This record gives sequence, structure tokens and C-alpha cells, in this order.
Amino acid sequence: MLTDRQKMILRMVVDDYVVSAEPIGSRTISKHPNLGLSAATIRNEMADLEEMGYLEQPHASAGRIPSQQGYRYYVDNLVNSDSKLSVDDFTMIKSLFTEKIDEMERVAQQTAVMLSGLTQYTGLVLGPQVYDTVLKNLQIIPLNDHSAVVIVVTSTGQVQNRTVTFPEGIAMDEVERLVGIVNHRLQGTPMYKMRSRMLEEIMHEVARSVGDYEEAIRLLDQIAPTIGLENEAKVYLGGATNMLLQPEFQDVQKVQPVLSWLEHRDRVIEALKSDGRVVQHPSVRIGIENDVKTLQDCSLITATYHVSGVPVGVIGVVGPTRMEYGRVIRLLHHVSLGLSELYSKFYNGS
Amino acid sequence: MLTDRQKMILRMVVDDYVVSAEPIGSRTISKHPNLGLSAATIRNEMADLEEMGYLEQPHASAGRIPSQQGYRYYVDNLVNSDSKLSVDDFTMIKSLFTEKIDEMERVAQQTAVMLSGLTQYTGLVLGPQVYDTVLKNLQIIPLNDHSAVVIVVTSTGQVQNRTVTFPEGIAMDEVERLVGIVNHRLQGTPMYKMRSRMLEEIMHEVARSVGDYEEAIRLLDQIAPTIGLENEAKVYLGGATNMLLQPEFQDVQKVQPVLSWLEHRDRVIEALKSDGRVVQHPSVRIGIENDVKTLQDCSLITATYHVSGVPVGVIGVVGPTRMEYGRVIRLLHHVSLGLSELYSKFYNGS
DNA sequence: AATTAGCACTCGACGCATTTGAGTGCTAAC
DNA sequence: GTTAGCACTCAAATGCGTCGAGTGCTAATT
Repeated sequence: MLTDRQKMILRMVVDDYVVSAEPIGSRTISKHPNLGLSAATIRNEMADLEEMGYLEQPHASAGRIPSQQGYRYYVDNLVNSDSKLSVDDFTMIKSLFTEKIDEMERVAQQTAVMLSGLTQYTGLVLGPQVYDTVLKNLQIIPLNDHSAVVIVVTSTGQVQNRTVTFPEGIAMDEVERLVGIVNHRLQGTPMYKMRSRMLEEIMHEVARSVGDYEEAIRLLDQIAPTIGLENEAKVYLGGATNMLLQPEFQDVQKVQPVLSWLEHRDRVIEALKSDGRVVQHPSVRIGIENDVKTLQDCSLITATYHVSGVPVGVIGVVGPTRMEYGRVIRLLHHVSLGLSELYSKFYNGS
Repeated sequence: MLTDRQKMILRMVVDDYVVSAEPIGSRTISKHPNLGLSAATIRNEMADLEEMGYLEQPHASAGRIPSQQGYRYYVDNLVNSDSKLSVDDFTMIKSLFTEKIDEMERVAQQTAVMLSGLTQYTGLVLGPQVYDTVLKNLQIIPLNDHSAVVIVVTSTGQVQNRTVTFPEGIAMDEVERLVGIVNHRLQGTPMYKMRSRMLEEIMHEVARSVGDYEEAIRLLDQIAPTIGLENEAKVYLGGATNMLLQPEFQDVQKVQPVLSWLEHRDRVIEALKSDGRVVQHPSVRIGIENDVKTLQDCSLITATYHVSGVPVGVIGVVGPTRMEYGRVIRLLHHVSLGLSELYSKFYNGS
């Protein structure tokens, strides 16, 4: 357990270090106005904090920097996450959400960009991915004799499409009849059940019209991914190159793996998805707390947003472990609320 | 005009420098087997080449590196662009185009990744954007009382969608009737004419059903962008972080602007679109030849691909001016042919 | 006239020693 | 418990000599 004075010193070290990116010496702390202590006293306290693992020294005669454990303590005990946003931050966020954007995809992209702009770190937005969506409409629009576009509309207004080529010897009007059947019988079916429902309910119809089970299955297999749970959430990045502005990433060898990691959307998605496991909200993963080895010098802060109380997506910020935790946490909190509201309004009909 | 010997020396300097990234000395060149000249002779020739502006010296007692003018001469006169691809390159390209990919969007992305993988530079793919597409089908799927999804399918199988909110007091069945009219009267209309055709042919119908011109226009305005030429081409990047592997970009201050430029899709699109102005094919823009100041230490090589002889998109590679021009040009040439074939097959019905 | 050997010269890169100064730990006094 | 004082440490900056790749020029060679 830390004394109040130690907490205060730790907080000061973190706060100072976050802006300066240079080791903090005892003199710097002692000069702080609301702390009437000499450098020597601070030195003693700092030595204790180091012994306990909250601070560390880059080398023997340097100032102290927070250890990852130090950041963790700071985040858990010294950040008051429900304090107010700065006025600038607030108006900035507000302006995004009041601006009328009718393409929902752009909202996500814009949010990522805004997060990066506000923080000078990299902004991430995952989703939205609504799990309990049901089939609203299936369309198959023939393009020519061999191919057609399959379009699936869900109850949430998500549209997915894919171009398929038909098996030989299937007549267009048969396909149309089939689409009619699907729409008739499966409208309202939850998307995650589609595959099996299609198989059991439709299969014999397909077989009858195509006259060949194997061909029917091939056709179904082509349509299925469009329909099925392949509505993998997309991830949107903003300000990936902000990483290059951070002092700790001035070495190309250091940034390269991080930027390269960000380039592979699937890995980013995975990292964001694992947000659910964490208790706090927003969730903060500092350095090695990330499963991803590449991010051991980074922190990833994430928050989920919801539609009607159900989590549908994640927003987040990646930056160096030396991060403005307090501010970023508050930002993510408010942005996630804004996004939740926006999407809820949208999905439930404005 | 350069003598044959000078050409040969220039070629050697470029070829060597491209792989080593270190200034090339006279001794290095004189050691070349099929050139029986002493270092001293080479020195004289190099001094001449420098005087003419094809070579330059980083500092007085260093070897020579090609100037941008040198690269230009190399590209214009010393590259035989129709020589063969290496076997590895060929099989690599082949494998992408034989692999069956039914999502057309993924083809573009995969191509960008492949280009970056083959070259260690950054791969770019723009498009495809087919201008003479005609309307195949318009669908409006209602989601709830106030909003619906507008879906437009073009003859090329491109699908665009957008969520719209309806003006107050418009009945769903009226909308449906309207969609019927659009499909009936405007199917086959070129997309770029849609806006005006809709206005002139449909307007009175809309007005009749909605009973109010102003509301009708608002509705139309919401639908129009989905339908109209807003099918702006998308750009796909691959291997942006490859820039960080290049020796000339080991300095973060140097790469940052370039990567940042790549992050803004609109600027990249613009740069790729201006490909059309250039005569050669593939087009090569070296350093300051780029309109974009940010790219003054980079070269951008682009090639167009076609559907039925009409250019529909651009592929390209960005890297440092020290680039394997010959190989990249050949690669782009072949990849653009492959893409053209693939898309032509697709759009014209396989 | 073209080529080449020879040589003095240039200049960045590298290694090494020196200096500097911010910051520490410890001890003794308050 | 706090603080002043002081010796100590160590990275970073600075200066200096060496090294060597590479040049330009001149004179000899073909």
C-alpha cells in the first residue's frame, strides 16, 4: 500500500513524464507548488517507489520513469475517469455526432480519424456488428447467363453482396422462384441460423428445381457466405502514422513492427475483439498486458459501444505506454456513448 | 548524346546502386567482367557523366550515385521493358490470377498486396471504375417507418447501397410503385445520365404520389448520390510499411510525410488518376516529376488496366527513387494485362 | 589520341579520450 | 522525519587522430 505522499509523487512522475518523455528527477518534483518538500525527501520516496516496482531508472544517474506496473497503478487508482472532458474535446466530439452523416460506414471511419486527431495516437473503430440481426430481404439480380449478384439486407440495414457464377444448366426462373421461397420462408430468421435453416427448409426445393443435389449444394455454398456470418466486422484506422511522431518511436526498427501490425486488419480485429474479457470500462491494456508481443511498448485502450444495451462494436486508441491515460479514457468513454446513441437511433428507426 | 561506353557505365552505376544503396566507385565498375577498362578511365567517364548531370556525388571523396536525370535516362533508354519476367515473378503473378476469387473487391486488394510483396515497395490499386455502366436494378428495401436501404446494381455487377430516411408523410406503397417505375423506365440507362433522366422522366410521377414537389426533390436527392457517379473509385494499398525497410527512409523524419501521404486515400487517388496524362506505358514518374512535393524522393510507376479496351483502373508502385525500374515496369505491365483479362472476363460474362 | 599507372589529396566514418552536467545515494545536521 | 551537503555515476556531447575508399591530376604507356 502506498502512502498518500507516494501516490502524489507517482502521479506527478507519470503526469510529467507523459508530456516530456524525459526521465523525471527529484528536483523537478520538489519544485511542484502544492508540495513543500525538498529534493532529498523526494529522492528517498522515489527510491522506495522504485524498490516497490512502480518506477524505474533508465540508468544509474538518471531521473525516474514509470514502470508498466507504475502505469497500471496510476490507471487503477490515480485516474478519475468520470471527471470532465476539456471544453475543446467536448465540442470536437459533439460536432462529429451532430453532423448529419447518412452513410453509416463513414461514421466509423470518421470516428477513427477523430480519435487520432484528438489524441495524436492511432484511432481504431471496430464494427458495428449486430449479432441478433435477422434477414430482411434476399435478392438475386442476374447479370448474364452465368453470373448474378446476391444481395442480402438485414434488419439493421446492413447490405452485403457477392457475385456468384451459377452451376451449368440451372434456369434463371428457377433461381427466381427459389429467391421467392427464401424470402417467404426465411424472412425474420436470425442471420446466424441462416445456414442451417436454409439447408433444412430449402434444400429439397433446390434439389427439385436443379434436379441434382450436388449442384444444389454448390449453388448454396456460393450464396451462403454472403448470407452467413461472414459479416465479419470491419476495422477502421485513423492516424496510424501518428506513431511516427512519438519520441519513443523515432527509431525505425522500433515502429516498423507496430505499423506493420496495424496494417494487418485481421490481427487488429482480433485484438479489439478480446476487449470483452476485460472488466473495467474503458479497458486499458498496458505494454506486456497485450497478448500481442508486437505491442509490448504500446498501450491499447478500448471501449465498447452498444445498440439497445447490446455491445456491437469497439473503439480504441493505440499509443506508446507513455500515454495520457486519463484523457484518453475520458475521451473513449464519451465517444462510445455518442456512437451508441447514434447507432441506436439509426437501427431502431430515427 | 552519350557514347555507348557512357551508356554502359551509367547502366552499371544504376544497376549496382539500386541493389547496394551505396555510392559506386570507379574501381567497382572497372571490375565488371565484360568491360576491360581501368579504374582511371572510368573515373574520367564518370566525371563527364557528372558534368552532364547524369551522376552526382554525395560528397567530394565518395563514389557516384545516379541523379534523377540519370534515372530518367536509364528508364527512357536503358531499360528493355519487354524483356522477360523472372520465372519466380511469373509464377507468382500467375498464381494470383488463376486462383478463383469471387469477390471482385478482394482481387484489387490482393493485387496491391502482391505488388508490394514482389517489389518490397508499396503497391497501389485504383478502381476498377467502369464509366459506361448502365442501371441493372434499383431496390428500395424498407427497414421501418422512416428509413430504407437503397440498393443499386449496375450491369457490371457493382452494388452500391445507402440508408435513407424518408420525408414525412410518404407512404411505403407509393415508394414501391416508384421503384417499379424507375426499374421499368430507366433500366439500361447509363449511370452518368441517371440524375437528369430521373428528374425529367420520373419527376412528375414522384410529385403525383408525394403530392409535393419539394418533398419529392428531397427524396430524390437522397437517392441520387447512391445512384449517381458517386461510385468514386476506391484505392487499395499493400505494404505501406515496406517504406520503412528502405535504407533511404531509415530516418523517421523522412518517411513520416510519405506514409502520411499514403494514409490519405483521396490524395493517392488523385496521383494515380493523373496517370492518364503520361505517354509511356507503364508510366514512370521519378522524384520531382511527381506533382506531389511529398514524393520528391520517391518514384511512382503506374499502369492502367482495361475492360474491352477501355481503361478502367490503375495499378502502381511507390518506392524510393532508387528503384528497380526495369523489373517493376515489367511486373506492372504483366499484372495490368492479367487484371484486364480477369475483369474483362468478369464484366463481359465469363 | 586514348588508356593507364601512380600519387597526393579529400572527407566521412570510426574509435577513443575528455569534459560536462543532471541526477543520484549517503551521511550528518536540523 | 526532513533537509543540506557532498562525493559519485554515467550518458551525452565534444574534440582529436586514424583509416580508407575514392577522387582528380599528371605523366608514362600503348
